[in-house]
Amino acid sequence: MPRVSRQNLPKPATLADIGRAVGVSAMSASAVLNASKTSTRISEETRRKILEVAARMKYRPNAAARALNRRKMNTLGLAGVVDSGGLNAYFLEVLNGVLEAAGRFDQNVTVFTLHDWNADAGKIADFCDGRIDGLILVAPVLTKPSPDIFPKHTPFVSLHSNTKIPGVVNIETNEDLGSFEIVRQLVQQGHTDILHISGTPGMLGTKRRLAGYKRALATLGRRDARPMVIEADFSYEIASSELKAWMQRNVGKRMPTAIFCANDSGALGCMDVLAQAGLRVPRDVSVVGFDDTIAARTSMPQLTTVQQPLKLMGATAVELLLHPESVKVDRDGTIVFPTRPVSRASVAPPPSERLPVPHLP
Amino acid sequence: MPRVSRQNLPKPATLADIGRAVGVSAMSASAVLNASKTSTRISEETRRKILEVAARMKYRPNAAARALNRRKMNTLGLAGVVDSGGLNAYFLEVLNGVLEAAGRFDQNVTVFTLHDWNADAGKIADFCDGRIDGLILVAPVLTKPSPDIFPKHTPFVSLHSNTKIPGVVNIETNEDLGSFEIVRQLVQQGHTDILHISGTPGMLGTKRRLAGYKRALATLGRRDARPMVIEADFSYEIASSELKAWMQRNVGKRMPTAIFCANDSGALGCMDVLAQAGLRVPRDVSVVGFDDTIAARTSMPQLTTVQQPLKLMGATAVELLLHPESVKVDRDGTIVFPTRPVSRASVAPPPSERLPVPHLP
DNA sequence: CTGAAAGCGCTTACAG
DNA sequence: CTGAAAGCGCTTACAG
Repeated sequence: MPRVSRQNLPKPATLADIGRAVGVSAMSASAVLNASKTSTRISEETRRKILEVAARMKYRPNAAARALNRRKMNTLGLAGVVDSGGLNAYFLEVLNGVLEAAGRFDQNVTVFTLHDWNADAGKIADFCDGRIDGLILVAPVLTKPSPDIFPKHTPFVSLHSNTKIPGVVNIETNEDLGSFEIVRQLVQQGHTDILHISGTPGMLGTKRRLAGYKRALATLGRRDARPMVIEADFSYEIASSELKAWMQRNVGKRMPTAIFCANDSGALGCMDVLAQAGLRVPRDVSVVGFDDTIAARTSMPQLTTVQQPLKLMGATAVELLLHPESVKVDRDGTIVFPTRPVSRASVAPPPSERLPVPHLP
Repeated sequence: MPRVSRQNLPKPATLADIGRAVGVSAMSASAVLNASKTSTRISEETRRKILEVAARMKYRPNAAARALNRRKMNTLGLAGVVDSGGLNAYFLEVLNGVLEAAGRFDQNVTVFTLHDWNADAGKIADFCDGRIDGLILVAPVLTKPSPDIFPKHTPFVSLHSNTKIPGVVNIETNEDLGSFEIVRQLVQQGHTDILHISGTPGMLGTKRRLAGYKRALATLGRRDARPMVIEADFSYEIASSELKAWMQRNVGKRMPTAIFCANDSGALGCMDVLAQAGLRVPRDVSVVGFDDTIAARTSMPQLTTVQQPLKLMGATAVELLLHPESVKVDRDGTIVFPTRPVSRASVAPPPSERLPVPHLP
């Protein structure tokens, strides 16, 4: 384990150094510099001198020493998995919320990465060795979350956890309802053949988004409104390749009038395939995503999607770790945030004539 | 400054606890558990017992105590500015490179945010209180980088620094050349009227990208190829509003055949305006960005742009902090990475007939 | 008003 | 083969 080389780096000043320079004890320096109650009992004179010398020596209390003494690092951990591309836009949103809230409470944030929740579950306990005061798990997928994984001495919160982790509050969203509402909008605009490109099989989010879609069709759709689902995995690549394959298998049959994708990336992948097929969005086919990542706002056309308050969720996770009493948690140990349909330019009424599935180049 | 409440949290086991349980000293436990040289001199019997008890008690060496003793946190800092939206995609790319490399060396990464480099410069020193072993400054804009800001006891590296910081290696890219090359491609495809939407005034990147653009036109363009520059600020919003305003002022005049934007976000903003104006990209107007963020790959059409190896740059910053001797630094204290033009779908030869600037709705 | 002592949990010499 | 001591830099009682 290599280290930052500090051979030639000068040592920072300590309380003892300051005490020595002023001709006073380290504790007096500590009292003054911490503005602790004790410091009022220190003469104005020494007080001034200590402050002055500390400033001159650029004194800063050593974080490790302080942490050891106070048993508190003033640091929160944020753990997520990296795929091939690293942490994604979803994580970035959460991170931004976490940083904002942590900053308000003067807490640092350290980011931990795992490659696979189940395989690397053991690492979680490793992080809880005093370097953080609490850990936020971002979208953990723990098949069998044994309590052994979670040291008792560190508080945890999860965001969008895939399974209930005993003793850990989970912050999630009403994905089912968001999905229902966005599909309802499609139905109300006259869409009848709404294709769903689903997320990674087995994931809770996949199930919930699918459930909302099915419920909307069952409740609101016309008699013949049957769910049509293509299984994908939340990625741009698979969404586009699966849609492409589906279209190739169904050339000449009825083209869906709208596609509801389980997330934004997938929706963008679909838009790419539709463009290749010479279909215009939204005029020929409407496309809807889920998540409202930045990409949804910068795509052409801008994407109609379902927003999840990811920043707020990240900030709430921080509050839950720092001030558990100030956050209302549901009886079942979850906090559920609302989702919000966001209408942009990728949805229009269905074309008056049903189009056939075109050939792809 | 509120703290994580740990009233009811059990205390983790210490070396003393293990020693006590085994009936041996804390140092023996330390020796065994660190597999230090000394541990060979410990009997197989005690060794086994210590290991067993440590496992049972789920012992992990306390990070703060270790850091205090070793004067090393095994943590690197990454500091960047947040705009209204928080950290952006550029930062995320860098973060991913940093995390990857830090992971290889068993180092943690803590993320620090500033709102303004100059106003918050004092915070930099605050971060150097032992909680990190080195700090990476992401795109710092320090007008007058006083050495006081940078404590001597912490090593620094900067990425894309806007000004030379004395004693701090800066990792940058050949933006000028990247800009030159991408504009050369446009010229070689026959583009004559190439508009440049520039970045934030005063920024080094803005100047370099502008310089490459001008150089390409001067060197390769036809006689009448005059630079046309609209000042913007690297944001989607301003790029689009400025282009819109420019077009409104120039309705009926010659429309540029290509737009070279100082970054991807701006290019996406331009594509939005062009679509509103009924112009097709790339058939009517070609659009080029800079950075190759994720958005460049998910836009419609996908964006031709200039790639910077941001992840590699982040990873290099880590190596520079941990193994300065292993990284080659130029004489002037910089490391310059190459940029790479990436051809996608947003560029085509210019239309055969020059188009007029259309009315905008 | 100020200082000596003890302790946070670990490690590194140094004894035996 | 194993332990007692000292120290990393800070803070919190406790004395005076």
